[in-house]
Amino acid sequence: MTKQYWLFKSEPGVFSITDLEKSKDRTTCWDGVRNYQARNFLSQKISVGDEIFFYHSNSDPSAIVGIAQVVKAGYPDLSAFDSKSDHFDEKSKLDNPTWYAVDIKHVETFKKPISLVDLKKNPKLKNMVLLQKGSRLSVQPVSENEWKAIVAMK
DNA sequence: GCCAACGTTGGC
DNA sequence: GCCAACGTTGGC
Repeated sequence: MTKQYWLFKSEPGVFSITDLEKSKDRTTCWDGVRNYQARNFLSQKISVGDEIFFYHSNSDPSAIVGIAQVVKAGYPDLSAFDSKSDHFDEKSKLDNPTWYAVDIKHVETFKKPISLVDLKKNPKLKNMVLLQKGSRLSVQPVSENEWKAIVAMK
């Protein structure tokens, strides 16, 4: 299967790309996603080796700040089973998990983030999921052409 | 802080 | 199955 591309959103006050760089092995478990469309990507579509744009949402400016890669494909999100977790979901059962996670590893932090404003100015990106009105999906696909166009903006 | 857009819940 | 109410996301 050919490599696929994704964009993961995170609020930098919750988990930033700097936090990812500082993590053990520069790797973290991407858990806590509680949206079914995003879940389907995590559980079925995302493969080891796929590349990810790391996006800071609710930020100043909101921007793509770097790249990560998938090092472990979809597996049950354990935080859903932890009653002390903010992401606990009593409806998710161990033998039939509702939610999934992947592991991602830091690849690169951009010297200069690519801001949402700049992304909107690029005509090649006008169909990008991130730029659609009302788009809130926190795990979303990026086409190969979109990936190349954004990397060219570095 | 505001608010538009979206997803989920639950009554009927 | 419809839809109003509610909670959340995230740009501004």
